[in-house]
Amino acid sequence: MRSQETRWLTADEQLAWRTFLTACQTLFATVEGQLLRDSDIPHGYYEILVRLSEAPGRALRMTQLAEASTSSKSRLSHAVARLEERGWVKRMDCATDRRGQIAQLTDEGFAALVAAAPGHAEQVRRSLIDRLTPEQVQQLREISDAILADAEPLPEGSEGCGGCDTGP
Amino acid sequence: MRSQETRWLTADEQLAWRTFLTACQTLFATVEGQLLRDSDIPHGYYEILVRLSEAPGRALRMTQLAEASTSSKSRLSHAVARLEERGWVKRMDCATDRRGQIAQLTDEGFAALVAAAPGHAEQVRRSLIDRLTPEQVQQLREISDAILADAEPLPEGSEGCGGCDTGP
DNA sequence: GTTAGTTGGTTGAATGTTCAAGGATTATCA
DNA sequence: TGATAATCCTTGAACATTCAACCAACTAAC
Repeated sequence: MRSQETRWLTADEQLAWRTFLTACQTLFATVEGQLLRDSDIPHGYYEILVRLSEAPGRALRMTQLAEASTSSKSRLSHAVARLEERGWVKRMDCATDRRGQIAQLTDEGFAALVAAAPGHAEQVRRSLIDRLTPEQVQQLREISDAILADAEPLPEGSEGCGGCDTGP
Repeated sequence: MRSQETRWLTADEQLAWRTFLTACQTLFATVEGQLLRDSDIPHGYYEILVRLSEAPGRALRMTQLAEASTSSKSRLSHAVARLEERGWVKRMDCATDRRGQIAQLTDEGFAALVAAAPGHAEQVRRSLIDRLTPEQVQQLREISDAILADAEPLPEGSEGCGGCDTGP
């Protein structure tokens, strides 16, 4: 669309981008696979549980939870519905805003998280942390910060996934 | 499952992991969004087109294409079916192995890729490359290499997504 | 050449995400 | 007050991915 000449990536940049892409796909597939296989929890759902577990009263407004778990409202709404079916989360009306809904982690949900966390932490270690030097871990954080620095506001609902680790 | 004590992540490691996760979600959502909005091509499909465009004769066996695009066979099979409906890819029988299928990029498919590539490259630049120093680009490649170094073999079909950039 | 095992690829059902739309409530402001 | 806009959240349909099962063709062993 822009009439400017395209700023193609250099060979180095392209190699970095492609390698990064492949690494991410492999890493996230492995992490998701472990969680699914050992605990039957999709990674995105796991992150919802973690965010709730860290919130005061283990409860959050849907919008806050969506933001915390890097999820669109729509996605969160569906996801919480599934988690509610499992008995891991329950929805409550908000006292101060009649539009609002509050998602709260149940004891069963917390127990599921506690059960899943060790295996997940171990997997993150094996697939990522243990493969990097401490310097690289630090570099990765700085690179991630740079990517996030005033990132373009996503149109509306956004992307999806989630994750974290040492859980409780 | 393992009786060992869990090797939890340290605070630094956890911060790095979470930030990394959020950065990836944001980055990939942005890249995917641009491609979808401007060219109506999911990123995974875009990568299939790129890999084919780079192959001799713009054609690859399904299995090779799956590996090249970090996709499971099942996913690729479905994806190629969709791309075939668009007239961007066609399937052909393999001469040397009657089980085999060869996916070949059509002229229309190549044209679609050529049309989409500049906007995609620009987006990768804006969302990632331009935010990093040249040193960080190099660091990111090294970190990615470390993640990929004899990564655990994924059970069978694997994960999914794809990506690349300067296209043709 | 027949059997057993592996590889190549597809299919359909189940699951998760996205997209567009919409209903309800609250905020803004004339 | 009353109108308009913005926010909160949900819903259903469309789409993509996964999973398990499957068939066909090749390979290896006897």
